[in-house]
Amino acid sequence: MRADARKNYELLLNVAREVVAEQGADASLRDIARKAEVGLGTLYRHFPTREALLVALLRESFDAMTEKAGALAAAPEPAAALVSWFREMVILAHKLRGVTSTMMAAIEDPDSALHTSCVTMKAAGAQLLARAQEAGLARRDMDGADLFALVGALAWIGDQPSLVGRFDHLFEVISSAVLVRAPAGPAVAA
Amino acid sequence: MRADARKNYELLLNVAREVVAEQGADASLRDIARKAEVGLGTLYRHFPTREALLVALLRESFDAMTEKAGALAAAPEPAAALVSWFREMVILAHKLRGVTSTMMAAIEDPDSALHTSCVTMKAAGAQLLARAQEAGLARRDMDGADLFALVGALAWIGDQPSLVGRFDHLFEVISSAVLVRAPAGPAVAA
DNA sequence: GCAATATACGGAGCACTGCTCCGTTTGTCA
DNA sequence: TGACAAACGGAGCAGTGCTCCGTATATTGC
Repeated sequence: MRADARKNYELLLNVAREVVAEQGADASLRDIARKAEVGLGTLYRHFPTREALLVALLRESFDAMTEKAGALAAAPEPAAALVSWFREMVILAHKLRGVTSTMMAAIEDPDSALHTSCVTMKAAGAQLLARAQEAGLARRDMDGADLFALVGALAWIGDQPSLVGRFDHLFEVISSAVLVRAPAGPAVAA
Repeated sequence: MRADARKNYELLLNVAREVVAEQGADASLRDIARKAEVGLGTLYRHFPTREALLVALLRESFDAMTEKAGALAAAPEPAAALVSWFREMVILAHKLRGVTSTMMAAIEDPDSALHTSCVTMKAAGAQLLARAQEAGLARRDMDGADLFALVGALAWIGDQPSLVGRFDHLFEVISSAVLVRAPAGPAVAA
Protein backbone atom coordinates (compact mmCIF):
# COMPACT_ATOMS: atom_id res chain seq x y z
CA MET A 1 0.00 0.00 0.00
CA ARG A 2 1.35 3.34 -1.01
CA ALA A 3 2.16 5.89 1.66
CA ASP A 4 -0.35 8.50 0.48
CA ALA A 5 -3.04 5.84 0.31
CA ARG A 6 -2.43 4.76 3.88
CA LYS A 7 -2.45 8.36 5.03
CA ASN A 8 -5.80 9.02 3.35
CA TYR A 9 -7.23 5.83 4.76
CA GLU A 10 -6.45 6.86 8.31
CA LEU A 11 -7.59 10.41 7.66
CA LEU A 12 -10.93 9.27 6.28
CA LEU A 13 -11.47 6.94 9.20
CA ASN A 14 -10.84 9.69 11.72
CA VAL A 15 -13.09 12.17 9.96
CA ALA A 16 -15.78 9.53 9.55
CA ARG A 17 -15.68 8.77 13.26
CA GLU A 18 -16.38 12.40 14.07
CA VAL A 19 -19.05 12.90 11.43
CA VAL A 20 -20.87 9.67 12.28
CA ALA A 21 -20.81 10.59 15.96
CA GLU A 22 -22.54 13.88 15.27
CA GLN A 23 -24.72 13.06 12.26
CA GLY A 24 -25.44 9.38 12.67
CA ALA A 25 -24.76 6.38 10.46
CA ASP A 26 -26.51 7.89 7.46
CA ALA A 27 -24.23 10.90 7.26
CA SER A 28 -23.42 12.21 3.79
CA LEU A 29 -20.37 10.46 2.36
CA ARG A 30 -19.65 13.49 0.20
CA ASP A 31 -19.54 15.46 3.42
CA ILE A 32 -17.03 13.09 4.95
CA ALA A 33 -14.86 13.29 1.83
CA ARG A 34 -15.15 17.06 1.81
CA LYS A 35 -14.21 17.38 5.48
CA ALA A 36 -11.24 15.09 4.90
CA GLU A 37 -10.29 17.32 1.92
CA VAL A 38 -10.25 14.29 -0.29
CA GLY A 39 -12.04 13.44 -3.53
CA LEU A 40 -15.19 11.40 -3.39
CA GLY A 41 -13.52 8.77 -5.54
CA THR A 42 -10.82 8.36 -2.93
CA LEU A 43 -13.36 7.65 -0.25
CA TYR A 44 -15.10 5.08 -2.40
CA ARG A 45 -11.84 3.38 -3.33
CA HIS A 46 -10.95 2.84 0.30
CA PHE A 47 -14.49 2.02 1.40
CA PRO A 48 -16.46 0.64 -1.55
CA THR A 49 -19.70 0.72 0.42
CA ARG A 50 -21.05 2.66 3.34
CA GLU A 51 -21.12 -0.54 5.32
CA ALA A 52 -17.41 -1.04 4.67
CA LEU A 53 -16.75 2.31 6.29
CA LEU A 54 -18.93 1.54 9.28
CA VAL A 55 -17.31 -1.85 9.59
CA ALA A 56 -13.87 -0.28 9.80
CA LEU A 57 -15.23 2.12 12.39
CA LEU A 58 -16.88 -0.59 14.43
CA ARG A 59 -14.30 -3.31 14.43
CA GLU A 60 -11.92 -1.71 16.88
CA SER A 61 -14.73 -0.84 19.29
CA PHE A 62 -16.07 -4.36 18.99
CA ASP A 63 -12.75 -5.96 19.73
CA ALA A 64 -12.39 -3.69 22.75
CA MET A 65 -15.79 -4.85 24.03
CA THR A 66 -14.77 -8.47 23.56
CA GLU A 67 -11.67 -7.83 25.59
CA LYS A 68 -13.66 -6.11 28.30
CA ALA A 69 -15.99 -9.07 28.53
CA GLY A 70 -12.97 -11.31 28.96
CA ALA A 71 -11.73 -9.16 31.83
CA LEU A 72 -15.15 -9.27 33.51
CA ALA A 73 -15.45 -13.02 33.12
CA ALA A 74 -13.65 -13.54 36.40
CA ALA A 75 -15.22 -10.67 38.33
CA PRO A 76 -16.48 -11.60 41.79
CA GLU A 77 -20.14 -10.73 41.09
CA PRO A 78 -21.46 -12.34 37.90
CA ALA A 79 -24.66 -10.31 37.79
CA ALA A 80 -22.89 -7.00 38.29
CA ALA A 81 -20.33 -7.96 35.66
CA LEU A 82 -23.07 -8.77 33.18
CA VAL A 83 -24.97 -5.55 33.78
CA SER A 84 -21.83 -3.48 33.63
CA TRP A 85 -20.84 -4.96 30.26
CA PHE A 86 -24.40 -4.67 29.04
CA ARG A 87 -24.44 -1.02 29.88
CA GLU A 88 -21.19 -0.34 28.10
CA MET A 89 -22.55 -2.10 25.04
CA VAL A 90 -25.60 0.11 25.01
CA ILE A 91 -23.51 3.23 25.39
CA LEU A 92 -21.28 2.14 22.54
CA ALA A 93 -24.27 1.43 20.31
CA HIS A 94 -25.65 4.83 21.20
CA LYS A 95 -22.40 6.64 20.49
CA LEU A 96 -22.43 5.12 17.01
CA ARG A 97 -26.07 5.99 16.64
CA GLY A 98 -27.90 4.29 13.87
CA VAL A 99 -25.34 1.57 13.35
CA THR A 100 -27.09 -0.92 15.56
CA SER A 101 -29.07 -2.24 12.63
CA THR A 102 -25.84 -2.77 10.71
CA MET A 103 -24.52 -4.69 13.69
CA MET A 104 -27.58 -6.88 13.99
CA ALA A 105 -27.40 -7.73 10.30
CA ALA A 106 -23.69 -8.52 10.50
CA ILE A 107 -24.22 -11.18 13.14
CA GLU A 108 -26.33 -13.24 10.80
CA ASP A 109 -24.46 -12.52 7.61
CA PRO A 110 -21.32 -14.67 7.31
CA ASP A 111 -20.20 -12.61 4.30
CA SER A 112 -20.09 -9.39 6.25
CA ALA A 113 -16.62 -8.12 7.05
CA LEU A 114 -17.92 -7.45 10.53
CA HIS A 115 -19.21 -10.95 11.03
CA THR A 116 -16.21 -12.36 12.89
CA SER A 117 -15.78 -9.43 15.28
CA CYS A 118 -19.47 -9.46 15.89
CA VAL A 119 -19.81 -13.15 16.57
CA THR A 120 -16.79 -13.10 18.85
CA MET A 121 -18.21 -10.21 20.79
CA LYS A 122 -21.57 -11.90 21.05
CA ALA A 123 -19.90 -15.04 22.36
CA ALA A 124 -18.03 -12.99 24.93
CA GLY A 125 -21.27 -11.43 26.10
CA ALA A 126 -22.97 -14.80 26.10
CA GLN A 127 -20.28 -16.07 28.42
CA LEU A 128 -21.01 -13.34 30.96
CA LEU A 129 -24.68 -14.20 30.67
CA ALA A 130 -24.01 -17.90 31.11
CA ARG A 131 -22.01 -17.31 34.25
CA ALA A 132 -24.83 -15.26 35.74
CA GLN A 133 -27.28 -17.97 34.73
CA GLU A 134 -25.22 -20.71 36.37
CA ALA A 135 -25.12 -18.65 39.54
CA GLY A 136 -28.92 -18.51 39.37
CA LEU A 137 -28.83 -14.76 38.88
CA ALA A 138 -30.15 -14.45 35.33
CA ARG A 139 -33.06 -15.81 33.32
CA ARG A 140 -32.13 -19.16 31.87
CA ASP A 141 -34.25 -18.73 28.74
CA MET A 142 -31.96 -16.16 27.17
CA ASP A 143 -28.88 -16.39 25.04
CA GLY A 144 -26.28 -14.03 23.61
CA ALA A 145 -28.46 -13.05 20.67
CA ASP A 146 -31.28 -12.05 22.99
CA LEU A 147 -28.84 -9.95 24.94
CA PHE A 148 -27.76 -8.24 21.73
CA ALA A 149 -31.31 -7.55 20.74
CA LEU A 150 -31.87 -5.83 24.07
CA VAL A 151 -28.74 -3.77 23.54
CA GLY A 152 -30.18 -2.61 20.24
CA ALA A 153 -33.56 -1.87 21.76
CA LEU A 154 -31.99 0.23 24.52
CA ALA A 155 -29.78 2.01 22.03
CA TRP A 156 -32.92 2.89 20.09
CA ILE A 157 -34.36 4.41 23.24
CA GLY A 158 -31.16 6.35 23.78
CA ASP A 159 -31.39 7.68 20.22
CA GLN A 160 -34.81 9.27 20.79
CA PRO A 161 -34.34 12.88 21.87
CA SER A 162 -37.55 12.81 23.85
CA LEU A 163 -36.42 9.84 25.91
CA VAL A 164 -32.93 10.83 27.01
CA GLY A 165 -34.18 11.75 30.47
CA ARG A 166 -35.72 8.33 30.98
CA PHE A 167 -32.79 6.36 29.68
CA ASP A 168 -31.27 5.33 33.00
CA HIS A 169 -34.61 4.29 34.34
CA LEU A 170 -35.47 2.25 31.27
CA PHE A 171 -32.06 0.66 31.35
CA GLU A 172 -32.82 -0.49 34.86
CA VAL A 173 -36.24 -1.78 33.82
CA ILE A 174 -34.90 -3.82 30.94
CA SER A 175 -31.80 -5.12 32.66
CA SER A 176 -33.92 -6.17 35.59
CA ALA A 177 -35.81 -8.35 33.13
CA VAL A 178 -32.63 -10.24 32.44
CA LEU A 179 -31.79 -10.71 36.09
CA VAL A 180 -33.69 -13.19 38.16
CA ARG A 181 -35.90 -11.88 40.89
CA ALA A 182 -33.92 -11.66 44.14
CA PRO A 183 -35.31 -14.03 46.75
CA ALA A 184 -37.61 -12.09 49.09
CA GLY A 185 -36.03 -12.12 52.50
CA PRO A 186 -34.91 -15.35 54.19
CA ALA A 187 -37.35 -17.58 52.29
CA VAL A 188 -35.63 -20.51 50.62
CA ALA A 189 -36.82 -22.16 47.45
CA ALA A 190 -37.98 -25.74 47.84
CA MET B 1 -62.99 21.58 -0.62
CA ARG B 2 -63.46 20.71 -4.24
CA ALA B 3 -64.67 17.25 -5.15
CA ASP B 4 -61.58 16.29 -7.15
CA ALA B 5 -59.38 17.49 -4.31
CA ARG B 6 -61.16 15.32 -1.78
CA LYS B 7 -60.92 12.34 -4.12
CA ASN B 8 -57.18 12.79 -4.54
CA TYR B 9 -56.73 13.24 -0.81
CA GLU B 10 -58.36 9.90 -0.07
CA LEU B 11 -56.56 8.25 -2.95
CA LEU B 12 -53.17 9.46 -1.76
CA LEU B 13 -53.87 8.33 1.77
CA ASN B 14 -54.78 4.84 0.63
CA VAL B 15 -51.77 4.51 -1.63
CA ALA B 16 -49.51 5.90 1.08
CA ARG B 17 -50.80 3.34 3.55
CA GLU B 18 -49.81 0.51 1.21
CA VAL B 19 -46.46 1.94 0.24
CA VAL B 20 -45.47 2.76 3.81
CA ALA B 21 -46.46 -0.72 4.91
CA GLU B 22 -44.14 -2.29 2.39
CA GLN B 23 -41.32 0.25 2.17
CA GLY B 24 -41.32 1.88 5.56
CA ALA B 25 -41.76 5.46 6.70
CA ASP B 26 -39.00 6.78 4.45
CA ALA B 27 -40.64 5.61 1.24
CA SER B 28 -40.20 7.80 -1.80
CA LEU B 29 -42.91 10.45 -1.97
CA ARG B 30 -42.49 10.59 -5.75
CA ASP B 31 -43.23 6.91 -5.75
CA ILE B 32 -46.42 7.40 -3.78
CA ALA B 33 -47.55 10.16 -6.14
CA ARG B 34 -46.69 8.01 -9.15
CA LYS B 35 -48.59 5.01 -7.82
CA ALA B 36 -51.58 7.25 -7.12
CA GLU B 37 -51.26 8.55 -10.70
CA VAL B 38 -51.10 12.06 -9.36
CA GLY B 39 -48.61 14.86 -9.81
CA LEU B 40 -45.97 15.40 -7.16
CA GLY B 41 -47.33 18.89 -6.61
CA THR B 42 -50.70 17.45 -5.73
CA LEU B 43 -49.19 15.26 -3.05
CA TYR B 44 -47.30 18.19 -1.56
CA ARG B 45 -50.36 20.42 -1.59
CA HIS B 46 -52.37 17.92 0.43
CA PHE B 47 -49.47 16.93 2.68
CA PRO B 48 -46.96 19.78 2.88
CA THR B 49 -44.47 17.62 4.74
CA ARG B 50 -43.76 13.92 5.03
CA GLU B 51 -44.74 14.13 8.67
CA ALA B 52 -48.13 15.51 7.67
CA LEU B 53 -48.72 12.42 5.58
CA LEU B 54 -47.64 10.08 8.35
CA VAL B 55 -49.78 11.99 10.80
CA ALA B 56 -52.87 11.48 8.64
CA LEU B 57 -51.97 7.82 8.39
CA LEU B 58 -51.40 7.42 12.10
CA ARG B 59 -54.26 9.34 13.58
CA GLU B 60 -56.98 6.83 12.82
CA SER B 61 -54.88 3.94 14.13
CA PHE B 62 -54.07 5.92 17.23
CA ASP B 63 -57.66 6.72 17.96
CA ALA B 64 -58.51 3.05 17.51
CA MET B 65 -55.87 2.12 20.08
CA THR B 66 -57.24 4.68 22.49
CA GLU B 67 -60.66 3.15 22.11
CA LYS B 68 -59.29 -0.33 22.62
CA ALA B 69 -57.61 0.77 25.83
CA GLY B 70 -60.94 2.13 26.99
CA ALA B 71 -62.60 -1.19 26.31
CA LEU B 72 -59.90 -3.04 28.23
CA ALA B 73 -60.08 -0.69 31.19
CA ALA B 74 -62.81 -2.80 32.74
CA ALA B 75 -61.43 -6.21 31.81
CA PRO B 76 -61.38 -8.73 34.68
CA GLU B 77 -57.60 -9.24 34.66
CA PRO B 78 -55.69 -5.95 34.77
CA ALA B 79 -52.32 -7.49 33.99
CA ALA B 80 -53.60 -9.44 31.02
CA ALA B 81 -55.41 -6.36 29.73
CA LEU B 82 -52.25 -4.32 29.96
CA VAL B 83 -50.11 -6.91 28.20
CA SER B 84 -52.72 -7.42 25.51
CA TRP B 85 -52.90 -3.72 24.74
CA PHE B 86 -49.14 -3.43 24.94
CA ARG B 87 -48.78 -6.17 22.38
CA GLU B 88 -51.22 -4.56 19.99
CA MET B 89 -49.35 -1.30 20.29
CA VAL B 90 -46.11 -2.98 19.36
CA ILE B 91 -47.71 -4.71 16.39
CA LEU B 92 -49.15 -1.42 15.21
CA ALA B 93 -45.80 0.31 15.56
CA HIS B 94 -44.23 -2.50 13.62
CA LYS B 95 -46.81 -2.44 10.85
CA LEU B 96 -46.03 1.24 10.36
CA ARG B 97 -42.35 0.49 10.52
CA GLY B 98 -40.09 3.41 11.01
CA VAL B 99 -42.77 5.74 12.24
CA THR B 100 -42.13 5.05 15.90
CA SER B 101 -39.62 7.87 16.07
CA THR B 102 -42.21 10.24 14.61
CA MET B 103 -44.61 9.09 17.26
CA MET B 104 -42.16 9.59 20.11
CA ALA B 105 -41.39 13.09 18.90
CA ALA B 106 -45.09 13.96 18.56
CA ILE B 107 -45.74 13.21 22.21
CA GLU B 108 -43.39 15.93 23.33
CA ASP B 109 -44.14 18.43 20.58
CA PRO B 110 -47.36 20.37 21.27
CA ASP B 111 -47.21 21.84 17.76
CA SER B 112 -47.38 18.47 16.08
CA ALA B 113 -50.70 17.66 14.45
CA LEU B 114 -50.37 14.25 16.03
CA HIS B 115 -49.84 15.59 19.50
CA THR B 116 -53.42 15.32 20.73
CA SER B 117 -54.07 11.81 19.41
CA CYS B 118 -50.77 10.75 20.80
CA VAL B 119 -51.21 12.20 24.25
CA THR B 120 -54.71 10.78 24.49
CA MET B 121 -53.48 7.36 23.54
CA LYS B 122 -50.64 7.57 26.01
CA ALA B 123 -53.08 8.51 28.73
CA ALA B 124 -55.29 5.55 27.82
CA GLY B 125 -52.30 3.24 28.07
CA ALA B 126 -51.23 4.83 31.30
CA GLN B 127 -54.65 4.06 32.72
CA LEU B 128 -54.26 0.37 31.97
CA LEU B 129 -50.85 0.50 33.59
CA ALA B 130 -52.19 2.30 36.66
CA ARG B 131 -54.89 -0.29 37.16
CA ALA B 132 -52.33 -3.08 37.04
CA GLN B 133 -50.15 -1.14 39.46
CA GLU B 134 -52.99 -0.63 41.91
CA ALA B 135 -53.68 -4.34 41.80
CA GLY B 136 -50.03 -4.87 42.70
CA LEU B 137 -49.39 -6.54 39.36
CA ALA B 138 -47.07 -4.04 37.72
CA ARG B 139 -43.96 -2.11 38.67
CA ARG B 140 -44.93 1.09 40.40
CA ASP B 141 -41.96 3.07 39.11
CA MET B 142 -43.28 3.28 35.58
CA ASP B 143 -45.59 5.65 33.78
CA GLY B 144 -47.25 5.90 30.40
CA ALA B 145 -44.21 7.42 28.75
CA ASP B 146 -42.05 4.53 29.90
CA LEU B 147 -44.60 2.15 28.46
CA PHE B 148 -44.43 3.99 25.16
CA ALA B 149 -40.68 3.85 25.13
CA LEU B 150 -40.84 0.08 25.56
CA VAL B 151 -43.32 -0.14 22.70
CA GLY B 152 -40.82 1.69 20.52
CA ALA B 153 -37.96 -0.50 21.66
CA LEU B 154 -39.91 -3.66 20.88
CA ALA B 155 -41.00 -2.29 17.52
CA TRP B 156 -37.35 -1.70 16.76
CA ILE B 157 -36.64 -5.33 17.51
CA GLY B 158 -39.51 -6.34 15.25
CA ASP B 159 -38.07 -4.22 12.46
CA GLN B 160 -34.77 -6.11 12.46
CA PRO B 161 -34.95 -8.92 9.92
CA SER B 162 -32.50 -11.01 11.88
CA LEU B 163 -34.63 -10.84 15.01
CA VAL B 164 -38.08 -11.74 13.74
CA GLY B 165 -37.75 -15.27 15.08
CA ARG B 166 -36.98 -14.03 18.58
CA PHE B 167 -39.68 -11.41 18.69
CA ASP B 168 -42.24 -13.31 20.73
CA HIS B 169 -39.64 -14.35 23.23
CA LEU B 170 -38.24 -10.85 23.61
CA PHE B 171 -41.74 -9.49 23.96
CA GLU B 172 -42.22 -11.84 26.87
CA VAL B 173 -38.90 -10.81 28.40
CA ILE B 174 -39.64 -7.12 28.24
CA SER B 175 -43.27 -7.31 29.24
CA SER B 176 -42.28 -9.46 32.20
CA ALA B 177 -40.12 -6.55 33.29
CA VAL B 178 -43.22 -4.41 33.56
CA LEU B 179 -45.14 -6.98 35.53
CA VAL B 180 -44.35 -7.58 39.14
CA ARG B 181 -42.79 -10.87 40.11
CA ALA B 182 -45.50 -13.35 41.09
CA PRO B 183 -45.18 -14.25 44.75
CA ALA B 184 -43.23 -17.51 45.08
CA GLY B 185 -45.58 -20.02 46.63
CA PRO B 186 -47.31 -19.35 49.91
CA ALA B 187 -44.57 -17.11 51.28
CA VAL B 188 -45.90 -13.78 52.50
CA ALA B 189 -43.93 -10.56 52.55
CA ALA B 190 -43.21 -9.19 56.00
C1' DG C 1 -76.60 26.38 -20.60
C1' DC C 2 -72.80 29.56 -20.25
C1' DA C 3 -69.07 32.44 -18.91
C1' DA C 4 -65.98 33.89 -15.00
C1' DT C 5 -62.96 32.66 -11.47
C1' DA C 6 -61.14 30.50 -7.65
C1' DT C 7 -59.12 26.24 -6.88
C1' DA C 8 -56.57 22.22 -7.83
C1' DC C 9 -53.50 19.94 -10.95
C1' DG C 10 -48.96 18.41 -12.90
C1' DG C 11 -44.35 18.46 -13.63
C1' DA C 12 -40.01 21.21 -14.68
C1' DG C 13 -36.30 22.75 -11.87
C1' DC C 14 -33.06 23.20 -7.82
C1' DA C 15 -30.05 21.32 -4.52
C1' DC C 16 -28.90 17.39 -2.51
C1' DT C 17 -27.85 12.25 -2.21
C1' DG C 18 -25.21 7.49 -3.39
C1' DC C 19 -22.28 5.56 -6.59
C1' DT C 20 -19.38 4.87 -11.12
C1' DC C 21 -15.99 5.86 -14.23
C1' DC C 22 -11.99 7.69 -16.17
C1' DG C 23 -8.40 11.33 -17.28
C1' DT C 24 -4.71 13.22 -14.45
C1' DT C 25 -1.24 13.20 -10.93
C1' DT C 26 2.15 11.10 -7.94
C1' DG C 27 4.80 7.72 -5.15
C1' DT C 28 8.01 4.06 -5.87
C1' DC C 29 11.56 1.27 -7.59
C1' DA C 30 14.97 -0.17 -11.11
C1' DT D 1 16.13 9.92 -13.60
C1' DG D 2 12.85 7.86 -15.98
C1' DA D 3 8.82 4.45 -16.34
C1' DC D 4 4.64 2.83 -14.62
C1' DA D 5 1.59 0.97 -11.39
C1' DA D 6 -1.18 2.96 -8.10
C1' DA D 7 -3.86 6.48 -6.15
C1' DC D 8 -6.26 10.77 -6.77
C1' DG D 9 -10.23 13.90 -7.79
C1' DG D 10 -14.34 15.15 -9.61
C1' DA D 11 -17.70 15.13 -13.63
C1' DG D 12 -21.76 12.60 -14.55
C1' DC D 13 -25.97 9.58 -13.80
C1' DA D 14 -30.04 8.43 -11.49
C1' DG D 15 -32.40 8.99 -7.59
C1' DT D 16 -34.28 11.96 -3.62
C1' DG D 17 -37.12 16.05 -1.10
C1' DC D 18 -39.29 20.20 -1.99
C1' DT D 19 -40.81 24.71 -4.60
C1' DC D 20 -43.00 27.20 -7.95
C1' DC D 21 -45.90 28.42 -11.60
C1' DG D 22 -48.40 27.78 -16.12
C1' DT D 23 -52.41 25.02 -17.26
C1' DA D 24 -56.82 22.68 -16.68
C1' DT D 25 -61.17 22.20 -14.36
C1' DA D 26 -65.05 22.27 -10.73
C1' DT D 27 -68.01 25.51 -9.08
C1' DT D 28 -70.80 29.49 -8.90
C1' DG D 29 -73.77 33.33 -10.52
C1' DC D 30 -76.27 34.49 -14.22
